[in-house]
Amino acid sequence: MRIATWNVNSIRQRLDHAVRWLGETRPDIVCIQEIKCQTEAFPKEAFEQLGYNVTVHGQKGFNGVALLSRLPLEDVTHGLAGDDGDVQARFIEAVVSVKGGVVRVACLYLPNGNPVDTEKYPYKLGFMERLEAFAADRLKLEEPLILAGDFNVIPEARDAADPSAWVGDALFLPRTRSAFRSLTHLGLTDALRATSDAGRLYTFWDYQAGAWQRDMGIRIDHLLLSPQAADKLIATGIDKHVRAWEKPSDHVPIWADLAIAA
DNA sequence: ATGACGGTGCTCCACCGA
Repeated sequence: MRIATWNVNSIRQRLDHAVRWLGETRPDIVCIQEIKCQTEAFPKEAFEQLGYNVTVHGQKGFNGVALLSRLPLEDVTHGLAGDDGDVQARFIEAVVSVKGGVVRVACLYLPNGNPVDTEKYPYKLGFMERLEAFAADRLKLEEPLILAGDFNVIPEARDAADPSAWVGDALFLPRTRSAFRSLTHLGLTDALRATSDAGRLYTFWDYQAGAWQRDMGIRIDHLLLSPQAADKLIATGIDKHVRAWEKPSDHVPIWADLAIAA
């Protein structure tokens, strides 16, 4: 089973890319972030024609997430528990039944948090606290669980081409990275780092200042695995070639292959 | 030091993102 995550930066602008990429890699489960449309405006049929079951949690203009799966999606929940006042569409949880059990997936779009001297940063930290509470609860189930998405966190200095450029940024502040470590220390495995010590592994390159051409990237899209999922981890990859396509998203897909029969 | 790029919508500017 291959599970992938991709921040598409508008699904309507990126539909051709999404269809092309799905045709290339045929992942079993796909977490999509920043669809930037309302649920009804999501081009669901295009993905259903490719054999996917689709659930969409959209909102007007910004944010928005979607989850695609070749196997039926069960127990779908839209929104992250812990703040009834949070109206931003950033989270979907679902379960997929596989031979001998289930796979539980959370598709998430963690808040950016900039500028840090505004209410945006406390919102980010609050979301991370709620995510940690969610993960702690679900880990009790002892299931294969994957938290996949755009975390908007640069975990370590080696995850940025130029770490000095990110000092003071909400993606890299010590408090942000501490919150991310607190999450992983529950017992979640960063799938990419579990399979590679290579340098220059990035998932985002800014549109501006020739960041892609100069490979000035950052690694902020992650797949975090419960022990039961990590035990099945075979390989990971970053599909960075899609960043060179015409009119690309500023993020690229990343994926993990798990030894679980789909 | 700033803006750069690209997306959305109550669109020809403002706001958001990273």
